[in-house]
Amino acid sequence: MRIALSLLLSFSSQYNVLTSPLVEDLHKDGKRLTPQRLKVLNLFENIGSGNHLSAEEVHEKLVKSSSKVSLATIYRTLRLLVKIGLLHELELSEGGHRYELLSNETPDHHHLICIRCGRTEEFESDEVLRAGKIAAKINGFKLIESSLNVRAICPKCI
Amino acid sequence: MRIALSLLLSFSSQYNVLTSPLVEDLHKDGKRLTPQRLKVLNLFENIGSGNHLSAEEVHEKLVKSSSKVSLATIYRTLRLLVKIGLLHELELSEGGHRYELLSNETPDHHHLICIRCGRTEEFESDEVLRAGKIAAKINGFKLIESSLNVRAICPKCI
DNA sequence: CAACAAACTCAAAGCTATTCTCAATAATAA
DNA sequence: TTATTATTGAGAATAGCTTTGAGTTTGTTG
Repeated sequence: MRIALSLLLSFSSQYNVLTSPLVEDLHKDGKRLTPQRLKVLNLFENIGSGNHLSAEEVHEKLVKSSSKVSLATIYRTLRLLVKIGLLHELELSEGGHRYELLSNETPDHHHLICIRCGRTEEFESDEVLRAGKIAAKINGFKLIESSLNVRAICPKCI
Repeated sequence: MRIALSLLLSFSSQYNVLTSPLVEDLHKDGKRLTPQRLKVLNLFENIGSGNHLSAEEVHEKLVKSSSKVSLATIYRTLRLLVKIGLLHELELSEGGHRYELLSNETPDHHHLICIRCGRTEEFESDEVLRAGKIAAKINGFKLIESSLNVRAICPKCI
C-alpha cells in the first residue's frame, strides 16, 4: 500500500501541475494528501478544464474507473478543492452544483446547458460581464459573480 | 358565498386584464375558476410585473392578507398559471423556483439577486441576449432561454 | 337547483442533494 | 517505527421544497 501510494505520488508529480501546490496547501493546514483527494483532482485534470461535473458524476466516473471513493468523501473533497482554489463551483439552475477545474488561463466564462442531457459548453463574453457589472452598480449591489446560463437543447437531444 | 364570488368576479373583470383570458382558458379544459386561483393571480397583478415570488412567499402574502390558501393549492395553481402562460417561472440558483407575471410588454430580462436575502432586481440587456443567441448557434444548440443571473449582495445586507 | 367532477384543505409522504456519525483506517511528524 | 489525529466509508439523517392522498367542499352545466 505504501508502495502504491508512492507510485501514485511520483506519477502525479510528473504529470499534474496541481499536485504540488495541493500538497503544500494541505500541509500548511495540517491536512493530508490522500489517494481519494488525488483521484478527484486527477479526474478533473484528465477531463480538462471546460468540463463540469456534479458530485454524483464525479462519483460515477471514479467508480467506473474502479477507483471507489465514497460519495461523502467526494462532497468533502469538492468543498476542500474549492476552498483551496483548485476547483470552481457553479450553481446551475436545474438543481445541484457543478465543479470545474479552475486554471489561471481560464477567464470568466458562461455556460450553454442542454436541459435534457446536462451537456455543458462554455463561452466567453465581455459584453455579458460588463452588463452584470453595470446592473450591480446601478442598484448599489456588491457584485459577486455574474454568469449567463443559456438553457438550450443540444444537437443530440433535439 | 355565491355573492362573494360574484363580487370578486365583477371586481376582477373591471380591474384585471388577465381574468377573462383566464376564465376562457380554464373552461376550455373543463377546469374551474376558483377564488383561490383568482387570489394568486390577483396577488401577482397587484405587486406588478418585475417582482418575483416563491411559492412560499405567495403563501405568506396571502395568509397575511387574511386570504388563506393552502400551500398545496398554491403549488398547483402556480403550475397551472405557468402552463396557461400567465406566469413565468424562473429558476434561480440558490434553490427554489420563483414566479412573475408574464405580460407582453415585459421583454426578456435578467436578474440581479442578493444571495443573502433573496431580493431580486431585474434589468434588460440586448447585448446579453445577443451573446446567448450567438453561443447557442455556434454550438448547434436550440436556444430556449438565456438569462444572466448576477449574484451579488444588496445594500441592506452588506 | 341538483348532480358530479374538479378543486380544496390538512397532513403525511417523497424527493434529492447534501451532511452527519463513528468505528476503522492511514498519512504524517518525530 | 510509532503515536497522533485527520480522513475515510457506509449508511442513516437532514433540510428544503414539492407532491400526493383522503375526505370534504364547491364551481359548473343542464
